[in-house]
Amino acid sequence: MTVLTFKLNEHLYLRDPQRTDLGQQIISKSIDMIDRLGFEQFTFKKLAEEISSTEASVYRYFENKHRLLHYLISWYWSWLEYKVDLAMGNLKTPDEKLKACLRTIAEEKKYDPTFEFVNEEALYRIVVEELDKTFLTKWVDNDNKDGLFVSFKSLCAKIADIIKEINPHYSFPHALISTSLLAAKQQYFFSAHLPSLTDIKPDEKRNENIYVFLESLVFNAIKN
Amino acid sequence: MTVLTFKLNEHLYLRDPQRTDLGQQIISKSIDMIDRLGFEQFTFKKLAEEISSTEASVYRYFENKHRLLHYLISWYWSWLEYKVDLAMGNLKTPDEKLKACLRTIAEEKKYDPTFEFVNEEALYRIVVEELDKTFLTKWVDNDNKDGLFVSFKSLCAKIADIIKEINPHYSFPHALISTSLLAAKQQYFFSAHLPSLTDIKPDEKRNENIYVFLESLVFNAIKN
DNA sequence: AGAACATGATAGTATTACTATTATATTTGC
DNA sequence: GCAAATATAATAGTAATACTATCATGTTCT
Repeated sequence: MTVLTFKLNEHLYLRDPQRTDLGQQIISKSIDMIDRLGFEQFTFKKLAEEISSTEASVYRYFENKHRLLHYLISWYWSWLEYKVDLAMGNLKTPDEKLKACLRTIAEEKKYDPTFEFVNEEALYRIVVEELDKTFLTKWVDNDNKDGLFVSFKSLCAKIADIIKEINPHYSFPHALISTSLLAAKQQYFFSAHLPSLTDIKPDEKRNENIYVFLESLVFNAIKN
Repeated sequence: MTVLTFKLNEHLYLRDPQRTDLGQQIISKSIDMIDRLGFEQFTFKKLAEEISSTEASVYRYFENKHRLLHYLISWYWSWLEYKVDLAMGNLKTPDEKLKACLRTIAEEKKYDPTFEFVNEEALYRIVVEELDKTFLTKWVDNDNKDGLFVSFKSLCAKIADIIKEINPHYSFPHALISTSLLAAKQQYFFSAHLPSLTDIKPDEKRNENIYVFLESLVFNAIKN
């Protein structure tokens, strides 16, 4: 069986968690726990208990829980870029490629057995609820210098390039894509918790409808 | 001189801060401090020191600092709806009205002397950096039941109605507006801190460009 | 076998987000 | 003008959090 791992920015961790048993448990269990408890209620102490280790040991892998969140979310964006690449496969036209991207962004996230110790379904819920906490802080500029956002930027740049292919005169390819990436998760969240802020219902067609919304938003914007 | 105050949901506070001197100081100074320190570093203890009062006294006005943040942000949305109403004035066509709304959303926020103890410029920065912390929590559903989001919903519904007037067949008026309201602040933030996620530069034309981006996004979406 | 490294065990600290109590002002109602 | 109600100040206390530090033990690599 093929075992894939993503090469993530070294500032995200102190010791690479993918390389040891304890490290993998930290990733796997922290995804469970942040999903269940929310990021504020999640602590290294609670995590250590659940994996029968100690707080001090966890701190040897991650400087603090914010960096761990950064790590998980960077992992997610790397995974999504990998899925986007698969979805584009050998599609020819940029229109088809862009649609494949948007479909991947909007589609329901399911456990991907290629990556054993990551539960992508739970991880997506973490991205939905906690992503903004990675950049809406007073340390953004430092975190950015450390390269903590490269995974997200890389995905954004890739899709923006496709837009430029379709219409080189459109003025806001990056803004359009960052807006779409964030809108997908926001509308997903609103459909579940603040229904009057969206038109998307939390039913079986939710992800399909998010796709339809994004597709019309993006294509109408760039085709005029 | 006309003195205006907004009637905000009663669950936002324990004692109405607009009615007392201490209450007004709490609002005014907490805006300063959250803007300066960020919400996580801001505490009732530090606030109490700066207004020469005590922690316990602040707790008589607000249950905790999250509710205070809710209060400030609700105040902001009420203010923005008031500005939107002014901007629409006696405009006739829904197209003109919608443009006036988007212009108000995108425009630079300046101190409004109608509301003495609120610094809208600082408050906008708080909305940009901290808004998501009001709803991306494990208590959203309860907070929503308590009516903490009515100000935001009200603004969103008002603008969605205008979209329905323009094109009653467009399927996503609420999603489009909530996306636009959030996109405005996101792109503002990205222009300052994560420039590769946007095409908008942090120059004098920043707010104008955010408007252009939103206008083309919204009008192309609903005119097709 | 010895060095290097990973983990566990334990302890300690400053800060945070509160709650509780009592004393002292200030306002209001009659 | 006085009592009653109310608002605030002053102070103390607590459980939890987010770390840091130290040392012993176990494992692995050469």
